[in-house]
Amino acid sequence: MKPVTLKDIAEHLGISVTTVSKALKDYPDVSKKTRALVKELAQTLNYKPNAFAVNLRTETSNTIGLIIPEIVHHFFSSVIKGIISQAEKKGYLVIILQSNESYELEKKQIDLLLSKRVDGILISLANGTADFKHLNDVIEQGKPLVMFDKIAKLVNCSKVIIDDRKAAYMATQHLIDTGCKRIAHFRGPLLPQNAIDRFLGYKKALEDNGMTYDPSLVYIFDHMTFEVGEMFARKILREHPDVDGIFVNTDLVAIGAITEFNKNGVKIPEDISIVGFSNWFMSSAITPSLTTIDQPGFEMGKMAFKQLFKELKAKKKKKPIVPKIIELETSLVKRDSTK
Amino acid sequence: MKPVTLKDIAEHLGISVTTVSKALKDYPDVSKKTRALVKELAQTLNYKPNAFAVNLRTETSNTIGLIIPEIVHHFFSSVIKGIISQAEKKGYLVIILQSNESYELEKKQIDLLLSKRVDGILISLANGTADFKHLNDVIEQGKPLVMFDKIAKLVNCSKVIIDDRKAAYMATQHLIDTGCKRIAHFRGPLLPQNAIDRFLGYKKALEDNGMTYDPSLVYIFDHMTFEVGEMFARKILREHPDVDGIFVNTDLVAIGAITEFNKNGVKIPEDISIVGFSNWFMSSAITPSLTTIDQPGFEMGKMAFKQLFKELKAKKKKKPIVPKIIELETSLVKRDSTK
DNA sequence: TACAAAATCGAAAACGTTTTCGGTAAAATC
DNA sequence: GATTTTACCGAAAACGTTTTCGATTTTGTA
Repeated sequence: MKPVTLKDIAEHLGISVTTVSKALKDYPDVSKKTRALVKELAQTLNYKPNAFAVNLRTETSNTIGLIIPEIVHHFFSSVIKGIISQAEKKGYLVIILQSNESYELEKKQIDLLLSKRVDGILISLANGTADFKHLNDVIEQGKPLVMFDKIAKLVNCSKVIIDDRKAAYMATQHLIDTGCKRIAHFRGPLLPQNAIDRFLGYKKALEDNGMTYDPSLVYIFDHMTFEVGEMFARKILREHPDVDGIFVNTDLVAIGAITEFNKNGVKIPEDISIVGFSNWFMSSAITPSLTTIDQPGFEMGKMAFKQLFKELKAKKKKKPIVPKIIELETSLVKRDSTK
Repeated sequence: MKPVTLKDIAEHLGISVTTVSKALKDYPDVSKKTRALVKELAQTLNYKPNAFAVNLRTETSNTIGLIIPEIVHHFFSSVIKGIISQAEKKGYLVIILQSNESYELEKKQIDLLLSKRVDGILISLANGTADFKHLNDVIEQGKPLVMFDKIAKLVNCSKVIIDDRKAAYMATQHLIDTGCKRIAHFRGPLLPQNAIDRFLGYKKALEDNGMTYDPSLVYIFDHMTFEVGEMFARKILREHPDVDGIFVNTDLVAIGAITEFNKNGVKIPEDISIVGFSNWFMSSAITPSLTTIDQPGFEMGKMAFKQLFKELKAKKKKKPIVPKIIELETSLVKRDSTK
């Protein structure tokens, strides 16, 4: 009934626990014969090292923590998948927590993960996070920390990101190139760096093309939902009937807008062109299909873990951790919502 | 630099480690005065118990494992969210693994979780899983196991499910009630119980209404994707132009079919009525909006953890675990894809 | 004051592993 | 045959906590 331990094997073989432990780890100071003997018995007894004991002894658990603002979200769940798949390959397990876009929760969860003594932490910040003490705590404890997507530039750790500003510029430029003269922007809340950068890219593109930036054309939402897209579409028709192009912060909202425009007989892209952001798989399914920026979620997850893994290895070898910024490529996916 | 331990506190206060430990846990055999003293010092030194040591000593980690076939999936990510939110409330952490619908992987992952000595396991089976030894291993080790959604009836553990057969019956009956005479069915692979049950519900509804069941109207897919829906829609038009109703195993495929029908000028629901399954949030966004069966993912996750938690508690008290089947209610959500 | 009862504390074992260090026996060298 | 080297093994400490059980002190009772 009880799980078998090193002691059990040792007694069976009439040798010491030490030798058993060493034999299983192929220490050179145990003879090939006893090594074979031990391994065979371990096999037949189905010996599994007690992870708790190993953890205590080695002060590592081969487990990392992952804090994400929202799990039910195509982009983030892709990231999770990327992280888990990569972690599994390297023998790491992933504990997932969801911050619900709340700074308070995020802080508590960092504490929780630290008290559980995970080996490292991956995090995408909540929108509200403006104070970084909890993140610096992680770094001060010498635990590897990697941020991705929603990051804080001021925290000195590795980051995996895309160039939101550049991507937004590309999107807006595409609207301009296809003849749009008055371009609105649906954006996310004020805080997360992504929303800011995408906005700045939008603004820069306008200015570089000699178009005046009109703040009244920028609509800000708190929660990205389908319904917000519908609502903003109605608002645009009412408040700014002259708008002929919209760059939307995220596909889901863009698709909400498209369906609302469809209902009201607004022709896309003839009357209004729309560019989204993310390349959610539904974007190619909707009619008209949505021109958008491809944001590689799975890849981002993979890279985030890879970087964390490097730092975990460095730490094991007592080498210093040098933070690294990894920027993933994005691309414009042209579809039917633009000319 | 080193994290503070019980020993540190004990030395500071000139008392024993035993007393410190007991004070922090409010043992009655340590005076109120020293209890207060210890707690205060623990606070100021920011003492956090070493989880590894606690795990080893208590043989529990307050961590559970979760194996899911696919993370990037609206229903499953909702379930995950339900599980995590509930687990967090009860002080449990969740390690997530993805089986990728592979029996082999699933087996390995069960082993992995057992060797990591999680307190319990939640699982939704891979489509290919037909052998249940790995699951019975978990039960034999005395670890609580709860299956949800994709379950194996033959395994003697708790399960959280919906009545797929009844729900499918309801969906098909609705098509019949609204005048459909020739009803096709798009279904999932042969193995998972859900696909079987939904098919059986479909068939039973036909028979109960005196309609002959025609096997050629049942289309089977391996992977549920948007594209499969498009493809099957084309097939229906070519092979069975007389079909006037379709019950689709899952919303995503149904939406693929709808967009394909839209493109070909097939009127929904006038020419063909469609009922989906899941109540994915996009189902209300598509045009026409999709009539579907509401499948409560978040709720299912919550209930699955709650049941596991009960069993974890029972185990702590050395009480026997009595497997329980929890059936969640589903409902028909009528929208514009049916008359 | 004497004794029993209650309150308070701590020594020590235990959980299972890893790793250091020293010891013995066998092999190699002279 | 004596000495050094090598090969092999094990005792013991350590990781930090929990819990049992006995010891001591204090309080209460007669």
